[in-house]
Amino acid sequence: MEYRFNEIEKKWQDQWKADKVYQVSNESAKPKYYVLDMFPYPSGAGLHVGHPLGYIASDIYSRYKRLKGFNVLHPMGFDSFGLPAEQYALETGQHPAETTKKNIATFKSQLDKIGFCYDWEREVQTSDPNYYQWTQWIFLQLFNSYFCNTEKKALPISQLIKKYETKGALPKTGEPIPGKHFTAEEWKAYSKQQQEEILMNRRLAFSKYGEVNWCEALGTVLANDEVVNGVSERGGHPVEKKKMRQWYLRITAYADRLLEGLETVEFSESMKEMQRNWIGKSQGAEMDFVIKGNDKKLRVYTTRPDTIFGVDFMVVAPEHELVAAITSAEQKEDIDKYLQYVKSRSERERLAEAKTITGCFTGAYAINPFDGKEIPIWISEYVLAGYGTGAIMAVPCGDQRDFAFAKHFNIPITNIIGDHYTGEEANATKEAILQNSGFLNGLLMKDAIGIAVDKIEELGIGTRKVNYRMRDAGFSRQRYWGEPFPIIWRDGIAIPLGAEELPLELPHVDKYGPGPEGEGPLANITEWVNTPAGRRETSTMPGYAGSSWYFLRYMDPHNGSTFCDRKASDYWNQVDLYIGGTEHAVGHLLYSRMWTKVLFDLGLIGFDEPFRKLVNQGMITGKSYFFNVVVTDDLADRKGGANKLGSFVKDSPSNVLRRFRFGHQYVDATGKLTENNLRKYNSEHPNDQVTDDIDWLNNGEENYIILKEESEKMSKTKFNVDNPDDLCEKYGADTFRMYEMFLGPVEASKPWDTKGIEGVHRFLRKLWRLFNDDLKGRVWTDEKPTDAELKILHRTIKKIEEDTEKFSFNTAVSAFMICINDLFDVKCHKKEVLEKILILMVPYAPHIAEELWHQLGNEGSILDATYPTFNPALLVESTKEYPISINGKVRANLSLALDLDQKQVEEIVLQHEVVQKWLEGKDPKKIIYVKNKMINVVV
RNA sequence: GCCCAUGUGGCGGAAUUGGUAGACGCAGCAGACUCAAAAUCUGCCAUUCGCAAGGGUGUGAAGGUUCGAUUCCUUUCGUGGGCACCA
Repeated sequence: MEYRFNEIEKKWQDQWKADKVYQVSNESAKPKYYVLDMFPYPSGAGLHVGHPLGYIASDIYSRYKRLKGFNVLHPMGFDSFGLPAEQYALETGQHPAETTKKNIATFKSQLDKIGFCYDWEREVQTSDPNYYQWTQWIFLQLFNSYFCNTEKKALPISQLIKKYETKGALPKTGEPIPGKHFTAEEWKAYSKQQQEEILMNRRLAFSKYGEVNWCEALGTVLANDEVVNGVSERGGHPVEKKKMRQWYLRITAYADRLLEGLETVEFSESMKEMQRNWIGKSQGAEMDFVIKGNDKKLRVYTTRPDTIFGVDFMVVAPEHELVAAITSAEQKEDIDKYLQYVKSRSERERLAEAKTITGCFTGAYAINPFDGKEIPIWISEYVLAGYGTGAIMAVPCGDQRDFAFAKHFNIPITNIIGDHYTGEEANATKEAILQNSGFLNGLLMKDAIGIAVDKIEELGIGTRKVNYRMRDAGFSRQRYWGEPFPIIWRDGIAIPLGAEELPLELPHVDKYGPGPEGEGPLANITEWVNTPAGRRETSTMPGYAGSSWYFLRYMDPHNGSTFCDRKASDYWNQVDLYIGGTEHAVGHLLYSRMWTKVLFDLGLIGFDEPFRKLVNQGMITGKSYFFNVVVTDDLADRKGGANKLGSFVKDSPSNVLRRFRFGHQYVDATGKLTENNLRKYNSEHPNDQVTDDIDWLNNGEENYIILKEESEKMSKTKFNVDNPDDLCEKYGADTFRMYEMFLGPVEASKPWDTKGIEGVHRFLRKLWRLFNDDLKGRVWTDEKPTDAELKILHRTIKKIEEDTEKFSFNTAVSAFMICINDLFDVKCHKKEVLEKILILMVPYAPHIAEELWHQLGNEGSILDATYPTFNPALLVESTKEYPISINGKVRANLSLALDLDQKQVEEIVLQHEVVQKWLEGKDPKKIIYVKNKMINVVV
């Protein structure tokens, strides 16, 4: 009987489905374990071999935990709202709901072929009204909450209103500032609009006019992390700033808790570092400078108050509110000209020409409060309006940007760090002893920081201040295919829908193009937009809305009365293991952490970090073949216009290249592309004509060029994709699963190589032959295993268990191979050994394990078998084959009993002929004997 | 520029409280079985000197600590990823 994997896999997949073996209950006496994959966006391209890497890893771990006696939740679903489906709709007129449905069906059938143990009854789709009803509901919770700075947590906005009504909002110390502070009486006297405006400034989901990243080509607003180097991540279109009313999440309120929470979770160091970077906490001080001849004060933010005596000029952002007020009459013309120039520059130009130094003197001077020095105030675009106070004190001897600015405009530089400053460049050290620094003279800079702040606070001219680089997250998109906001606008007031009005379903539209004045497509449906209660919000939520809480819905997916029953979330609690790519380091992972914290604060769930442990799978790269042609066009202008085949890349600061890629069917193993194959390509792809203006080589028979090779992320446009379906068809799902694991560590990126899969397939066939002979049929027996055979078994149990626990699946696969090779060598076909090995294999190759399990005469599914226990007694050895080194180099081997002491070992070793030869009659200096490891003779 | 990873045969990779470098697999070479093929099996496979026995070199590079270093320390180079006027 031969190994007919296609039949076997089909048979058991059907059987498992019929028996609902993967159905998970929320009621169980077993301990729980929650394994989660980052759910996919169901793109039209389907799965390629890179996708399942993480899914296979999580599947192995889930099945392992199940065998170990856990009640394992291992669900799957689809992040089915998003731009690509809408882009596709724009191009083809197909409704996103239809394409999404089709794509999900493809994904599911592909996933099922690989044999994953998902409980599909718990599937979630973010674009399903039964799901997004609760996304909208959670949005309302965010809208109806504020962040209490005293308790450091979210509280219902009703509590804030009560506080305003009874106590107002008054400062703890000092005079109330009009517009910011008010008494209870004043509050009551405010109009509804005024009250709502004040409340809006505290809500966790709030709306305001803000500068947003507006992308003309996509007709929408993009989040900061969707903008890369001033162009959109998708499509590379230019992005500019535009003022629009937008929704935001007040994630900045949670900056500190997001930072602290990182200490309690198992994420990789680099992942934590990325998040810390993104949050960008910095400690410093804000201080006010008196402006000469003006009653206004200039407030700056600095992390280095110790350098206060090195301030040679001030720089404020061009957008700063004081600019007009402080500009002198003589400088007004220059300043206006500069402001005009700044306004004319797009975000992209500013970023691209970051090194160009520009600026303009305002004619005003600030006064250094400590030595009375007059400090000129400049404006420059290198100071950002959105960070700190939008103004800095420039210390050219300590900051390279300030230094460059001073040199460019010939501003004299004060040196406060002695020899540490060379005059050639700035030195940002904190280790120097301060000079020319008044009361700070003689202090080490890092000690002076605290002393300077104390002094500033004492004089009442400033305070300690923490700043964050992170901004509040933009939460609206001028798009169709997303969750509609449960908000109605009336008289400038945002009125939330009641929970009973949810879901607010996405209405059908005929056209997917943008609405008027930058609004989304929904604005075109007047009968939907205009309601008796007011006008509906026409933007939709961003892609990350649905994915910020999906892990909770899996726990209680069919609940019609709440997003997730508290009993269910208390039972399943945190995700124990989360597997996914690093690309979500600062997007999805931060947002879902924030949502979890809000839900926790509001008492809706019992934990405030969603993911206890995160494992990042690496990328499987495919090999691309390409050649480059230098083009003269400006990269930026052509980037968006590249056709499907040729893409533009920059291989040096000056060279813009057009890269032509080819699938491997046109290229031989050495990377050779012949002129004939190029012609063939061009005739098969009439829309993607490749230039034939090439310097051909000739080998006497035909023209050819050698293409460059590169391992790149798999993508249809790069012609380097392999499809898991084909491989499952050809080798079986078990082989495919084990091979993906065998490629290397889960976390590592590695190139895909289809050839290697043969080896894993051979191994499974060899396993099969331990049970069945192609000609003779059954060969397994009921005989008692020998000690040697048990040793092989228990060594394997130990190794597989250890490796699986630490996610070292590649070495586990190799341990299986070693085990089967060893059993073959000793011709072991004994049921007692073989069936234990089958159980070990269930997580890795469930189909073949189940089939052989039944061939051995077992009843019931192997999926619920008991994991074998390792018996250390079987592995105890009485002797050890020691390597004997002379001066650290191994020269011989010697088998010795383990219970010998140092003295006995020395005697035996010195008798050894190889040792004698190396000693050349002399006495050894020293003999090092490490029990059960090695022996080293020092000559 | 800053931060975080990472560097081992032709290839993917193994080896951790410092103790036999190259497990396992791919590719390659030689052979067995076969009319033949597939499948399977056996042997070789870092490099260099040598018929062999045996020796030299070798984990990006250079130093250091140690009886002993892929592993620890210092310097340096390459690759990948992240951040980047954040004061």
